Amino acid sequence: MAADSIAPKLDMEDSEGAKPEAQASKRRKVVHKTVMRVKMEANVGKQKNEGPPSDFWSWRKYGQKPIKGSPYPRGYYRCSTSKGCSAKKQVERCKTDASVLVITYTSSHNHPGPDIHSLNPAVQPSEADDDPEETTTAVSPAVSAQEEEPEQGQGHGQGQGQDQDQEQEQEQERHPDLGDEQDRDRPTGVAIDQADRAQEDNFHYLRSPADCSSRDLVMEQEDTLALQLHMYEEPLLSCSPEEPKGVPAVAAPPPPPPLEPEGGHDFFFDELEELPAFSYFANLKRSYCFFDDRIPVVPS
DNA sequence: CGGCTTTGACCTGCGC
DNA sequence: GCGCAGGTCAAAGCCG
Repeated sequence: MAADSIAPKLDMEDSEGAKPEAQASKRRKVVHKTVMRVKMEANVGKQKNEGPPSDFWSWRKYGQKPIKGSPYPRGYYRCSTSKGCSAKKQVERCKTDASVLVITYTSSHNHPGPDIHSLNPAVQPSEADDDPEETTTAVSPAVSAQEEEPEQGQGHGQGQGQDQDQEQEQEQERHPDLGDEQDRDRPTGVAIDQADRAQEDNFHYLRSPADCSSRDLVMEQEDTLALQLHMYEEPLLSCSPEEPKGVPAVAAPPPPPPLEPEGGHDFFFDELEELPAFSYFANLKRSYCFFDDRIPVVPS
């Protein structure tokens, strides 16, 4: 019964919904994924109480599976903020570097994030409310992972228009240096900033050494956006569990996840710990190093 | 009482 | 067509 409630829904809707005969229509992973690598202190892994960095959204773990070739299992999380939210994320540890967490965001939130204002008085309501996009699209790490085809960019049926909005936001997020993004959707980052501050102590967000400023590439998005984005073709880390190093990873501006209404209950599985999506932002701003690669899974 | 985590089994997709 | 791996669901148990 629920068998088709998730996977089929997400992949099918996006991939086949728009183009039933799409080349990768059947591809299990046709959807775009936002892969982020987060380096954390070795001790953090065992200190769940330390406060696993979590994003605004509430994630509920719905599965865990050992991955072939990786000594660490992969945890599957779904957004529990909203019942209808299809946002998902996978958390696994780098097989070559246990201190590096690899978070893959898929799907997007179809609901507004938690009230940041309430969570963070420091944040001005004007900012958050001011941005309809933020509230409506609830830009989040997962959001950046729109299910689209990296190829011709034929939009899958899912929210194309929405994607565009998100794209812009993402772009801005990816360019913290620009400072523009902080102006609008960073309210979350600000709020998070405080909360994350404690966490960042343990977590180090690694960013692509190639381009610390911005190395994002939104292939699934519009070419126009791609032009504005920066492509980087560097093997982020030597610990790519399954990422096509040869493939240009798209930087995912880890969106702005809202604050954590629950209080940070996202813990990794035994060994893996969840990362705060929005944390990257805060850290990013802090000049932290973190890798966020948006890897459009392209059927080779 | 409600929500979340954990574990096992099942299903789908891909590669050979 | 078969086998392997990944991904998801469902039930039970635990914690807040």
